Amino acid sequence: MAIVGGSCRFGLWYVHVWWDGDVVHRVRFAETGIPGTVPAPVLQYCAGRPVDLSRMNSVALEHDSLFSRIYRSVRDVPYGATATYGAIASRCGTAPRVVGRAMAHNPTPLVIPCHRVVAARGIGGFSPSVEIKEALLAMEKKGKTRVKG
DNA sequence: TGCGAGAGCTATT
DNA sequence: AATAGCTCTCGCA
Repeated sequence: MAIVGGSCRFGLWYVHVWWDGDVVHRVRFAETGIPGTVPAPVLQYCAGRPVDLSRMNSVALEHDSLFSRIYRSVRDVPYGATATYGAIASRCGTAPRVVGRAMAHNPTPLVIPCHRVVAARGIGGFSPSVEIKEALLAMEKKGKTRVKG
């Protein structure tokens, strides 16, 4: 199956998604949109519904490197919750900075919810803008509180 | 190739 | 406040 791409809005940003069947190859945030559609769960997620995006597959999980293990641990962080870099690190038997590196190179944000990984003191970083991280966390907090979507 | 420094951090002096 | 710890990447030779 060929890789197809598309985008949808998230607040002031656009979410670009490239996927192939049920495997997500790449997700990124941008200021402009591109033609095409995104997987339904992503669309619902961006609309504020508490969708469990961890059910989608990501290319980041296909290998068995340390990074993949980190991504799997991060993916286990549920909607509306957060974990610290240190917590993920100890779960994978590595150091917090390594988790930071893994997050920085996360090919599929949202599917691998790297925005739910925060610093022990403070929110931590996010690329391309930490505003997105804040917005995502705020949205999830709201979405979790809301009884019905 | 091969070495050194620094990254979306943290716990420990 | 400074530093070591861990893995990966990039720059420079």
